[in-house]
Amino acid sequence: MLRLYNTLTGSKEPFEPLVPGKVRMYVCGVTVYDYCHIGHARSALVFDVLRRYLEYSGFVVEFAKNFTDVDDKIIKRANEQGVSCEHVTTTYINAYYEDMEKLGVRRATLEPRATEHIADIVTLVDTLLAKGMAYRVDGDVYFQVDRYPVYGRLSKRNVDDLQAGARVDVDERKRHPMDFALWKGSKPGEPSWDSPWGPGRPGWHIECSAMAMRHLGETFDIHGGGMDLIFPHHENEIAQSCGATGKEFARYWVHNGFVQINQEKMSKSLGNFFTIREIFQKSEWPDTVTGEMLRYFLLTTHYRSPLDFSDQSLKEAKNALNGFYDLFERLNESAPVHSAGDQPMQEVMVRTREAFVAAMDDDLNTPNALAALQMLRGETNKALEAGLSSEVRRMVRQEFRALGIVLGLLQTDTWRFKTQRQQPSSGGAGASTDTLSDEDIADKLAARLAAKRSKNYPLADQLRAELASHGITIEDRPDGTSRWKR
RNA sequence: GGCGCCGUACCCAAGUGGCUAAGGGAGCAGUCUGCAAAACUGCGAUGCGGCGGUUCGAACCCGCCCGGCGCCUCCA
Repeated sequence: MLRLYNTLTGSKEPFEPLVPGKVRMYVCGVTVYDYCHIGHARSALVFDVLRRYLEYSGFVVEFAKNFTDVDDKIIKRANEQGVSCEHVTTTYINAYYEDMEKLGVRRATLEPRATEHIADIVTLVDTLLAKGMAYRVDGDVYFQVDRYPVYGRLSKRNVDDLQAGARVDVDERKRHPMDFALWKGSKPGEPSWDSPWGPGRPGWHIECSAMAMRHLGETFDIHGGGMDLIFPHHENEIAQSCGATGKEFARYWVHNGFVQINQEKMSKSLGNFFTIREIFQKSEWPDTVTGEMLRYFLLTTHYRSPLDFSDQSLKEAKNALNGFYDLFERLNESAPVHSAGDQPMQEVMVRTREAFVAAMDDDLNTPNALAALQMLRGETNKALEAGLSSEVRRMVRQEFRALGIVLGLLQTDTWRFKTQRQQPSSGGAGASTDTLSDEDIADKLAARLAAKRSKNYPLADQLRAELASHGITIEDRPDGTSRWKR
């Protein structure tokens, strides 16, 4: 059974959905005013894997991930560029889809946008006003924190600590410094919607409450997002949602750790962030390979730990992945009907699956899950030395595929990862600009095979060197023929 | 000031009270190979930031210290 670390209780808890067999999950998506960076990739990936694993475990998953498409930063960006807010949000929503597709992040089953839920938001704010948990100031509406006595239970803070530590200028109109905006009266030129309190737009937190309740109900199972959302965003969501309904909002709160650069948080203010598309552009590998490298890398660390991004770690992920694809290529080759290594593999596959499931059940321990796959790789290689039948080869490959899909890995068929990109856009002077076609390679391999048969090894080595200069590596099979990879 | 996290081999990274401290990457040696690649085998922390303490027993629990980081403000 899956155990998940719940931020609300501070411990790993057995996961049981409210409705048996069905999981309702809401994850805070992105504010669409800029391209996504690796931190966004990690968050998206973590919840993508959680969703995949829940489905693997037999649950039907209703997964909502929102787009925040009305916000100060969007307005600012639109003004800077002299375009409409719609233009900004459309641009970056499309970019988001492109980036996520390259990462193999599946789309959520529901992808609500704040601007499509203004009516729900207005209703929710109205409820809070009617219950005396919110108050109006000019055209704004604020949530009154001291009307929700357990405020701070998610982030383990108490209101007094927050007050003492507050470093921001406090809006004098608020009754309490921690009160937060549910509805903001709009200034001229800003997007606005009519409301009982005059034209305005929703505050940041209210949209998630309104959309989650609309699509998943007043109480649902899992609410996720980055660590930084614990306070104030999720804390405020809890206050306003529970305040309005009197019921629990989300039952399990799941938060992923940050991506860092040189031990420091990646952030725009430090200027040390990498966008997802930047990484794909700089990569010397095709998008499918780069996507899998990135995915593998992001899963080598447990989701709640900080993770340091670097070119080297990405390269290590690539090398680790090579071992799997080298193996798959060999599994693909024809073999006898019965072989000596067949028998032990059945048991190994069972053990692998048990280890994999145990790892994932333990709060999504993907590093251990990957270790299970590595164990299967090693055992398969050993069995291959003894000989494996075609049937068992097929079964083993299928096992890698079945477990790999939970992590979104090991689904590709080609060992050589298709065609190498000609030149990274970061382009060093020494980068090779020419690429050999598959036909050229086949010709040279044939010539080399002929040379080997006639024991003309100097020529054979010369042909190998030529291919090597184009980044092609050759592996000779025992029968004298060869396979190759880029 | 408040709340919280981290420090495990050359690098990355599991493990959080009890078999020989997972796994990957890199490295070295060997087997195989015309050479290579891949694979396989072996080597690699008597020790888990430091010092105390609890315990029959601690990387794991407690205390102090050192070092690094996060949140408290928009932020995945």
